[in-house]
Amino acid sequence: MEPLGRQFYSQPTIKLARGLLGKSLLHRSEAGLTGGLIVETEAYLGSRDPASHASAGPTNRNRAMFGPPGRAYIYFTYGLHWCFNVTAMPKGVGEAVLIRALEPTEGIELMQRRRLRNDIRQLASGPGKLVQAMGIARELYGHDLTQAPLWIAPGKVVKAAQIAVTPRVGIRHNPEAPLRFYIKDNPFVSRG
DNA sequence: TGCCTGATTGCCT
DNA sequence: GGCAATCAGGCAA
Repeated sequence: MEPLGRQFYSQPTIKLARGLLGKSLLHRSEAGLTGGLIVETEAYLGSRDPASHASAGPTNRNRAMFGPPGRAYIYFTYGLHWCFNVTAMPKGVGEAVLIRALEPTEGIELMQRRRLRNDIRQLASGPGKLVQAMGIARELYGHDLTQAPLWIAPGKVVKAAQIAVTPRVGIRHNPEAPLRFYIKDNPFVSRG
């Protein structure tokens, strides 16, 4: 499971959101290795996107998005959940791709223990769920995703015809923008 | 300082 | 389908 190189992250955010579908997200922790295929993503377009945390410019919370591409932007929301994003675009441009769902492939037993759920469909079919299942912690904020312990590797090829495009889930501003991407007929996509 | 809202989830009716 | 949990960021005062 060799990491994808930096070059992969040097593409426009929407292309990156599409390109991440089918890739493998892996995390090696003290408890063990977990991983899964990315099956659902959303693009957040910075200053031209009022739904993005980056729309008003850099803050202490969102600073990872304004750094180099291919890093982890992790944020806390609703008082109890964490969400994981892949940063996009060069330094100074605050864009990112939210990872919304995974098809579990590695460390399924460990994910089941972390999630307190046995149903494999309930392990990572949502942005908060996958962070909990993989044990992604705030210490990984800004982590370079081209290396361990948290990295992205080639998974399976996803053809353009297999990708569905819809508006993003659960946002108030710019709700019509077709910036959510997922693999058609994949049972591990979040309900939305 | 105080109030409101949120890129969510899971339990309850 | 309704709604609580629970807190950080943003903005008004």
